[in-house]
Amino acid sequence: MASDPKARLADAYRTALAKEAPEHADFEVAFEKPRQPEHGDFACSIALQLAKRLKRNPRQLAEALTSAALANYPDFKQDFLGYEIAGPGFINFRLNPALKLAALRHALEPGWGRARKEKPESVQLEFVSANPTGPLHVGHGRQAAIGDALASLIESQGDKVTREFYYNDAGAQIQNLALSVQSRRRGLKPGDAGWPQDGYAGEYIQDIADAYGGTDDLDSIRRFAVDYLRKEQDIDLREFGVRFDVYYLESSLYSDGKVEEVVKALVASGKTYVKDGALWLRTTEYGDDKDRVVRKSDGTYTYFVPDVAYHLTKWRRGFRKVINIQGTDHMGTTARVRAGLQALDAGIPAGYPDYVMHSMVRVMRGGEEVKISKRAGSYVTLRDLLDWVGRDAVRFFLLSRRADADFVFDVDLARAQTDENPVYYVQYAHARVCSVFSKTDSRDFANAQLSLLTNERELALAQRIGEFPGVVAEAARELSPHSITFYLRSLAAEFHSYYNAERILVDDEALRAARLALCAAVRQTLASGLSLIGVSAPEKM
RNA sequence: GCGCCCGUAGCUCAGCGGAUCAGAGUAUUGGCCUCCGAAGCCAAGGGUCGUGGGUUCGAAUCCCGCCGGGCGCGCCA
Repeated sequence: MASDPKARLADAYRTALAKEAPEHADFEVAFEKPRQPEHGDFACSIALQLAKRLKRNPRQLAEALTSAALANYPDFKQDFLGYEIAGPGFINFRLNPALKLAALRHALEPGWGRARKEKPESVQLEFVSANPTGPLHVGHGRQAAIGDALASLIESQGDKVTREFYYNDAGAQIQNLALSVQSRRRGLKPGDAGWPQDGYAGEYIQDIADAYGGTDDLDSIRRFAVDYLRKEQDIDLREFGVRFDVYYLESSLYSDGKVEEVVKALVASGKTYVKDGALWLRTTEYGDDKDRVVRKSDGTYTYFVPDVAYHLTKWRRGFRKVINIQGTDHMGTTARVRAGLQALDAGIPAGYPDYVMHSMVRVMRGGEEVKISKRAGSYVTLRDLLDWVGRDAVRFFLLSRRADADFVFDVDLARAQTDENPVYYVQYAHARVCSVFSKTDSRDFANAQLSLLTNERELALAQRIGEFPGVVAEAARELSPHSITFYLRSLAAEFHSYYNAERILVDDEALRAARLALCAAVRQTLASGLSLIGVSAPEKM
């Protein structure tokens, strides 16, 4: 039996549908929450949707389906006050208030908002994956925030997540890094005669040059610089509260022969050809825009090959669900990687891996767009953001928009500690509810009579709390962590509103206990939600 | 030019497997602290959901055209 009344209702309708209209048995029975309370707690428009196909009057169909459904739902009278057919054929349901309150008990149990799975899936999540050629930029920050929240969300649904960071530590850009540091050591500056063509101009190159104590040997400089920058990125990520389970080095794909192996497999597949001295793969056969070069005419491989090799290791390591989080500037790679994996003929499905693409972040400060930072040169760093507004605000802000929406980060708004800042709004709600508990001894609200909670705000709050597990589940399923921040804001709003309207610590002991139970549920839900997105839940501010 | 994404209140954005979907925050204006935290609450004003068609009993939501913006279209990574 489904766990909540909405799902039980949906089940009942599905069963009814199978009898009444078998040809539409697989119809998705959805319930919405009406904006206007007088329309009840759930509304269903199935009759309107099916009326035409069945050539029946929507209101009559609603009535017929509903009576058939309720015949499959013996506990309906316990769960609901009743239903009504409204307007052109909506079916509105009114929940039994006691049921809304029951959610509060669940909210006080361990694991609130989490789901269990019989067979947990192993999910691999790759994000940030910054080249070790400079400090992390704000886009990496967005990825880190999204990826980490997504990992928490997926774990909350009972699956296992491996958080992985892929370092492109081989190839031309690393060579540029080494040359840039070497040039700085020799006293050259960007733009000087002899400065490398695609050298890195940021001031951090000078820092590395100053810190380096070895010889002028380029290999040695390269190793030092990569190591230096990886450490620096690690420090930023640690401060951001993001950790990884696996750091995968591109260079290892070369040293252990995986790149060679992939090239051989591609050639063996018969999908390659030689043109202009280069080896090409017919990725167009797998939906790519144009064929891709595998081996350049100079004998070296394009980055496409290690990319495919890397994703092959994900498959071989047993990950059947793989999600890559990338900026839209890597849009082109998705079709290519998928096509490459297809060409291997290794039984990898066509849509593998999944991608979450996020668009760019612009940073506004003092009414102007900030485009550069001293240290990195041409871009604003994650470190800049952390220094300006702190971890919680950076996390919350970067998660307050859909991933594929352009995002303007308003530094001044995030810095505001006094009023208009949404991060503090939610955190303040948590601190406020905590403060109630610091002012009372009556902590024994476990046996509180929840039925004493009868006013509208209390029922609304209880219902909002009850929605939490569903919100979390959907955010995990849709890969949309931003919906957690929106949920938290509405929950905080409802709590603030309640707090201003009613006194929690009333003289009546029974009522006080009931209200404390409600507050405890609010506290738990706020804390759980904030924890999912990696934002702290302070008890005092 | 081609592909993907995006145009919703002054600003930043939710909603987009159609209906009960014109929303939030912020900004503006006016109220609320002898009483659990005013980092809060209550209220008002503010939008032809880029635009033109189409499908539908019904479209911000689905389809097509157009306009505007982003990203990508290397033997770079």
